Amino acid sequence: MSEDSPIRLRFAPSPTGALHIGGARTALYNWLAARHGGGELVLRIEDTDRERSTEKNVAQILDAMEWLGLDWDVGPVSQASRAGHHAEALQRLLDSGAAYHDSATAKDVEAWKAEHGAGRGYRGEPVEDAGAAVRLRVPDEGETVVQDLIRGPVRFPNRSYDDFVIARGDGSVLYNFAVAVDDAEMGITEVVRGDDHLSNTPKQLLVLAALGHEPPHYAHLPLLHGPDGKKLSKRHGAASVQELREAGYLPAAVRNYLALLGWGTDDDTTVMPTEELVVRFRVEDVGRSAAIFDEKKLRWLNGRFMREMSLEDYTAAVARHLGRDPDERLRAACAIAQEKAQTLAGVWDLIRFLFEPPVEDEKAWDKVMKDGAPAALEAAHAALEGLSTFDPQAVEAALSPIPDRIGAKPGKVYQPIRVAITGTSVSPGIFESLAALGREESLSRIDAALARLRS
RNA sequence: GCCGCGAUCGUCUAGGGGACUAGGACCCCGGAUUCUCAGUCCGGAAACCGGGGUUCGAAUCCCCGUAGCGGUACCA
Repeated sequence: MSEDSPIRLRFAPSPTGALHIGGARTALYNWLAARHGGGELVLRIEDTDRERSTEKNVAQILDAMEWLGLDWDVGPVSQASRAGHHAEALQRLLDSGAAYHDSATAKDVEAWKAEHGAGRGYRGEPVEDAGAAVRLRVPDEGETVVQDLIRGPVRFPNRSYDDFVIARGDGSVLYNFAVAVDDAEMGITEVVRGDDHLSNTPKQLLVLAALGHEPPHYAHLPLLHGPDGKKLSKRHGAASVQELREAGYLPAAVRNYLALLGWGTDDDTTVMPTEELVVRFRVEDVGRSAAIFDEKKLRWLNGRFMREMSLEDYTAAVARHLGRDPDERLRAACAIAQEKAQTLAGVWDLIRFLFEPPVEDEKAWDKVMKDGAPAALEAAHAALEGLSTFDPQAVEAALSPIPDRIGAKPGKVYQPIRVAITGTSVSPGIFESLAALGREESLSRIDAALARLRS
């Protein structure tokens, strides 16, 4: 990718304002390419569709982009602000005869094809009616070739394309015309976008040629699918960046995972900080086949990133996610949970017992609170009661002789304690958990469990 | 229908004519971690879509087929 290449990024705001994962990956690839080549990023929010492109939707998408850590230098560019340029380009095409007014309806086109054969693109007859839609003349012979950075040359026979509509009867222009004009006039040299645009590219090339402009370089990314092989959508769980954020994923992990969806390193490196992604990523190395979004791998990757954070950063991230203050208490809780949690949201499951009463998990209780439990809890209570210092070492020293003494396996002693103080059968290390909870609260929860066992 | 795109373990991928007995990662399974596991470590199972070519030799190049995906709007 050449120096200082403006790389175009377009977004059609979804009706819900969600930044979809496929769009996020496209944005990331653009961003990485721009960073790598020292280029400029042009973010453009499509807004010819007024119903979908509310200010709120646009703001939500920009917010998600910011969370993901993708900054842009220019944008968003509104369609309305370009209307004058579009009208001017349209008039030039009309004047030169490259485009013409045609009043044919969809039914007329269908009838024309029934007559001329399905493989032939529609060719209309110019009419003297300024209120009719405008179509671009497409040659009958030859082919239009898309030089794609990822796929090489892709050839499309001109004959199979309709004289497509570039402006409606009311004069407003259509997407394939608008973007071609904008790419040319705004100096866009690199267009990195989804595969679903590949078949539309010849239309844009035709517009560019009719206008006498050089086309930009194109790279069409493979699409992203859900686990069922269909286009990724809300049905597949987290389908938007906003949902990923709520689920407690780290931006750096999401960037790493998304980068790997369609691209891989030749030395099998999987876990990469963003800086490494920037130097290693090349658009031309992107794969050619569709990928399926698999949240399980993202979870694993996220856990890796979480474990590598400093306790300060970790606590800050958890605090932000939970909407709590990053105080000493939270910091201590994070210290014992960091090696286990895979998501920010998962941290809470491990530490909530430090902030709230034990959760009620009947399955865990029934599984653990059996025959030997009362004896174990009583012994633990007695051992803990006399402790003057209550740190993990002291707690361990006090508890570790118990299994031998009462003739039970270690698990039969520790699991009842775990369930007594947390309510669940999974938690951070038992000694650390007790120490973090403190002596009084630990003792009173053990008492409460004992009382319940006896009733 | 027409035009186009790709096809390697369940998933993400490495692979560019011999280094392939096809490598890595997730998931899954087994073991370990004289406390849990959703953490960590070790081990295991698991793939070249099918058929023809080209070649001494094909996962790799070519053709056909197959199922899949995308486009085909006075949508973006």
